[in-house]
Amino acid sequence: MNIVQNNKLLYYLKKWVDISETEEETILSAFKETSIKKKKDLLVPDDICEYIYFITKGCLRSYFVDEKGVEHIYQIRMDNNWISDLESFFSQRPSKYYIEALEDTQMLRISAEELEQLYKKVPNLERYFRILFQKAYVNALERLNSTMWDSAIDRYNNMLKENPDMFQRVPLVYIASYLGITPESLSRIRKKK
Amino acid sequence: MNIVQNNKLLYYLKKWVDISETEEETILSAFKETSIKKKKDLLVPDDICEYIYFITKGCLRSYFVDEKGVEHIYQIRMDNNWISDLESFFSQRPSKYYIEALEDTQMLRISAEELEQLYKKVPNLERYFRILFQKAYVNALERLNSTMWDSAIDRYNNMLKENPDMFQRVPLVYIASYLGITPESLSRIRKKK
DNA sequence: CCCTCTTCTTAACCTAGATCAATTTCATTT
DNA sequence: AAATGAAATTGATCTAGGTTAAGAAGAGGG
Repeated sequence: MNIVQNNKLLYYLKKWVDISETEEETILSAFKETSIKKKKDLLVPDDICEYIYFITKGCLRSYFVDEKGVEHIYQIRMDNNWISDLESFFSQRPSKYYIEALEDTQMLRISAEELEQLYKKVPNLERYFRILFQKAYVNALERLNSTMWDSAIDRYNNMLKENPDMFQRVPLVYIASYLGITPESLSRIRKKK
Repeated sequence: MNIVQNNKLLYYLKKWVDISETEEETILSAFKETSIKKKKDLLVPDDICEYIYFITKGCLRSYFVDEKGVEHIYQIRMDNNWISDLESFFSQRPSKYYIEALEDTQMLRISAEELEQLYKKVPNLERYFRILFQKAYVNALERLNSTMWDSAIDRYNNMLKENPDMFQRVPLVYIASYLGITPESLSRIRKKK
């Protein structure tokens, strides 16, 4: 297994919980390296999302397609973040979403069952995920509030401040959708500055 | 401690994780019963949210006030749900939010520090919260997608289906804010049906 | 290095829901 | 039962952002 990829996962785990040397081994051996080429799908609707992925390098988007065939992006994730369809992953029921690579991407993956095993061997990993989901939940509520009550301009400026790197790596069409607006509106917002 | 209140908390815990009889004792003795009168604040901005609360009976709303002095409700919680400002609770930093009782409300509360102690004594409780936050996160993303891409009418109908009881107990002004619209708009939506 | 496809921009027009202002209904206190 | 204040409705008007349509600018594959 690639040493650089390992280090990243453990580095982020150890930011939040204590992990012993033997546990490090156990964790690393439970994850499996995978990669996906740009424009390929990691998940498509009606499939069960079998894995949760830690992105070591690359970029992916999660989206769904409405009745009119329009894509709606609700997540864009880059290096050192987790991605999955948690609803499908934990319920083991068919997903509603796509997950697609926006760049050639390398990941570490683990299945739901393997993760359950790993929780037993490394209880602090469950603590890690408790903290991770807790923070993810707080962030999602923040984003909800911002979507409901801030103008598109404010949300754009905020994103520019919080995620400047995204603008370097992700086409504006996708960023627009993520912000909940049309590419035309985003273009007008950017022009005004 | 009131036996009815106890049972509810344990009932919901045991839906998701195994709890032994001795652990039940430990959990119950860690929580403290409190109550709050209608229209009183459980939390105000700049205070640290000291507790996480399990509502055994009653109803509360969480909201913030913007620069123009307008209230924006992002959470309405009733019987058998948790409420807190998780951001403040876990960081122990000042909150941005209000939590106010919409009815006379009874709760079981625990402080951040007590909860940490309890995690050590009852590891499965951390598992419970891992599952709770995971589900809360998935729900928040669903709500985000709905807010971004569904019409106000669709969101109203959906809420009517998912939370009919809320309409019995919560004034429409608050429901409007929770849906991300004005009371005037909600009134017009309801008229059309 | 050209060709095709994707991304981005611009302009004219449209609409869902906001804002403002007034009135009615309901609930709580005295 | 009256008085007061909060909640809900209604109508007129306004606006942020959507829709439609077209063209310009990039960029990756043959």
